Amino acid sequence: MKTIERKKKRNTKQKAIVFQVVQDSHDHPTAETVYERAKRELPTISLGTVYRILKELVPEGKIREIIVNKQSRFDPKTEFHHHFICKKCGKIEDVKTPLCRYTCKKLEQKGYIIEEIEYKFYGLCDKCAAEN
Amino acid sequence: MKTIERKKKRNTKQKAIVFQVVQDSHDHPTAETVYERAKRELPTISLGTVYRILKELVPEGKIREIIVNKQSRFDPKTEFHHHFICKKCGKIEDVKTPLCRYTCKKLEQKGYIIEEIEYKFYGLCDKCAAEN
DNA sequence: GTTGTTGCAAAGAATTTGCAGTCTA
DNA sequence: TAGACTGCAAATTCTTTGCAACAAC
Repeated sequence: MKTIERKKKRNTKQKAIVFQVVQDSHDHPTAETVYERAKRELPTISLGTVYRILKELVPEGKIREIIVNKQSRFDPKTEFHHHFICKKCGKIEDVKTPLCRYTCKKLEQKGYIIEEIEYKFYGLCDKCAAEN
Repeated sequence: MKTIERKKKRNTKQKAIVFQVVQDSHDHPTAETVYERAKRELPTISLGTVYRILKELVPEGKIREIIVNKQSRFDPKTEFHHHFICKKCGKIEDVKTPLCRYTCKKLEQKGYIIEEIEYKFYGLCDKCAAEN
């Protein structure tokens, strides 16, 4: 057991704006995109700060991080859900899917502890599929 | 429709060795690890070449690529299966799980085409869970 | 006034790429 | 011998980090 040293966080304009930008974004933006949107509110904000704040909001459970093509994207929806990624237009869409209880149970019976589950479906969205 | 220009591939020592290394690896090695193992057979092989060959074997269906922590890893098992990733020791383990037909059907009814499905389970493996 | 935060720029890590020389077919 | 492939090193891309100035509390 190591002592948990907690330093008291401060509220800054930057944190409020980055959080708000993610809240208002339903397109799973990258850090760069969050940065661009945040700049509209606070032109002096820096990309490094955006990265730092995003990286802090995730473990606090305020936003979710999903990784697509080795790149982080951020999602205001923290409840359990999954994603569909269109290989053509790159659109990322939320997907509801039942949890795979059978598989989880089997792993747990082996002594495993499951903390996170991530499903990704890749393919073509309706529009791209129609375009063929 | 664009013409598919195919240039005839050649067989080289490097390709054979990289393929063989992945075939013999059951620990989901990174490109760097494949490189180290390949060097034991062919000390002059370069990392760039390993990357190029791995990137070519994947679409050919000869090996599979899985991405963990934004890093590519390679798997000789090409049949449909998923992965468990231990957050503590980093071990990656194969997981069999039934395909989520219900979710796929729902997406397909919306006009989506599903080409790939990827499930990842994160947590602690039996050993790390026991150590607490 | 402390000390957590920021902006900036430099550093990192993983991967890709241009090129000239090499080797396969 | 044509041109696919390789080794090398430089370039890219995304992300993290060190540091001095700044700003919450």
